[in-house]
This record gives sequence, structure tokens and C-alpha cells, in this order.
Amino acid sequence: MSSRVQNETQKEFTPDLILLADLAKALSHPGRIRILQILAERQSCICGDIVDRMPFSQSTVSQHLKELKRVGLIIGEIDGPRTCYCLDNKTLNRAQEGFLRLFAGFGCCGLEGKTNELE
Amino acid sequence: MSSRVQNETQKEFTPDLILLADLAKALSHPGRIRILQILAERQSCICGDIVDRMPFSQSTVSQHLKELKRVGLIIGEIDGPRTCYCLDNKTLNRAQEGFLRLFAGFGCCGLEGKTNELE
DNA sequence: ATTATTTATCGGTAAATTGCGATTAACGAT
DNA sequence: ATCGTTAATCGCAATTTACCGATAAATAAT
Repeated sequence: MSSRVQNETQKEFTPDLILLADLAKALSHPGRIRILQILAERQSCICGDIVDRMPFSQSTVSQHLKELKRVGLIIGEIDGPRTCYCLDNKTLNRAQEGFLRLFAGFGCCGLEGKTNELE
Repeated sequence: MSSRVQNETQKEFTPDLILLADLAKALSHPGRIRILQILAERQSCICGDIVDRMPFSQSTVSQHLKELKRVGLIIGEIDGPRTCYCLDNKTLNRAQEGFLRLFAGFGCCGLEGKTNELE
């Protein structure tokens, strides 16, 4: 909040920036984006169902799920021998907000037609 | 063995998805996001000015610039012994569009208070 | 031609990522 | 207890990333 700006040429990265980059990293693999899309279109989020729809092995998918869980984009709930995954809307909201603010800061691109006051 | 019926639906990733992941990858490092922000503040920027504002060596910054150039987020113009970098608004627009569509597809997140539906 | 300046690239190391098969752990059912 | 099923984790190899110092290439000025 009240971060002390002592030098205009601040070289360090703010926690916000680091967080956004971390979220981008989680989205930097087609498989992980795909997983999020699968979870969005289905309410049944059993791990096996995801694996069936991915071109990777079970262990690889599990690793991608772990990465998505790490940044908080998804939540895994153990249900018997299975694990039920679902999107974490709270983190998704923050992520969307972060990206929106980022692009808004670039000033180049309006929302073309949808002129919301982003700020 | 697993007698699961293999879903014949597209396991492959669409070019659009791969492109979006690639853009996310370019944004997955705080330094690279920072570079974009620096370029947004000033209309154009010679490489050295960017280096001065980054906590990395000249060669490292140059490498990040190369990555941003690779995905088309920035353009580098040689100007004498210097190189002048600037944002590529066209790619930025497409990137923003891609992220907007992605998050819209998640359905979870309106624009926080602004409950307009993004088409 | 020499020198200084600027930036891209080379070479190297350390760490992280990606993918897989094999294994383990946890659970339900027999 | 034993047997399947499910999913996380381990171990491993190949690749990529990140960072740096050193060097090269290009230009401007002397």
C-alpha cells in the first residue's frame, strides 16, 4: 500500500508484478490453459476425466494440476480415491484484474467497444 | 487395463491456444513485464535506458528484449549504433483480446462490480 | 585509422521445466 | 486381508530458461 518510493528509478520488482508474472507462468503452457477450460465447461472435475481429454500421461497431467494448484487457480478436493478439481474463482478474478490493469497501463488498447473504466 | 473409452474429441491444442500460451510465457517473467511498462511510459526507448532501469546486466536485458521481440510484443528499430524499442500495439491488442476471451470463457469472473457480459 | 559507444551474440553454468514410466498411498469393494 | 482403481509422487533424461562476463559488430567521432 504505502510503499516508500525513494528513487524514481526503482529497479526492484513489486510483489504485485511478481505475482502477475507467476500467474502468467501458470498460463504459459497450452496444457494448463486447456485444463482450466475443461474445468470451466464441466462441473465434474475428476482428475481422470481431465487426463482422458489431455494428450499427456496421467503423471504429466497431475504435475500440471499441481502447478495450477500452486498459484491458486484451481482447488483440489479429495473425494474417496479420486480428486475433484475445480476453478478457484477468487484467484481467477484477481488474475483477470491483474491482466486487465496491465494491458490498460499499456494505453494502447482500449476494450474496443466495451469502454469500461478500468482503474 | 483401463477400459475407459478414449474420447475422440480434440486432444490437440489449437494454434490459438498455443499462441496464447506463448504470449503468457513472454509475460511470465517480472523483468519482461517491467520492460513493457517502461516502454509504455516513454514513447520509445533506446536499449541503454531500459538497461539502466533494470536490475540485470546488459546482456540479460538484451535477451529479454529478444524474447519480447520474438512473440511480437515489441519492435526494435536500429538507429545508428543504438536500437530503439517500442511496443507493438497490434500484438498487444491481440494479446489482450486473447486473455479477455480466455477469462470470459471461465465464466466465473465478470469485471468485478461491472457485471457487463463480455462477448 | 583509431577510439569510444552501443547492443547483439557467444559460451558457460546453474536451475527449472517437461515429459514419461514406475511406484506408492489411499480408498472402496469383495 | 486382498484386489482393483485412482491419483500423487519419485526418479530420470532431455530440453529450456536465466543469468553473467566476454566478445563481436556496427556506428560516430576524432
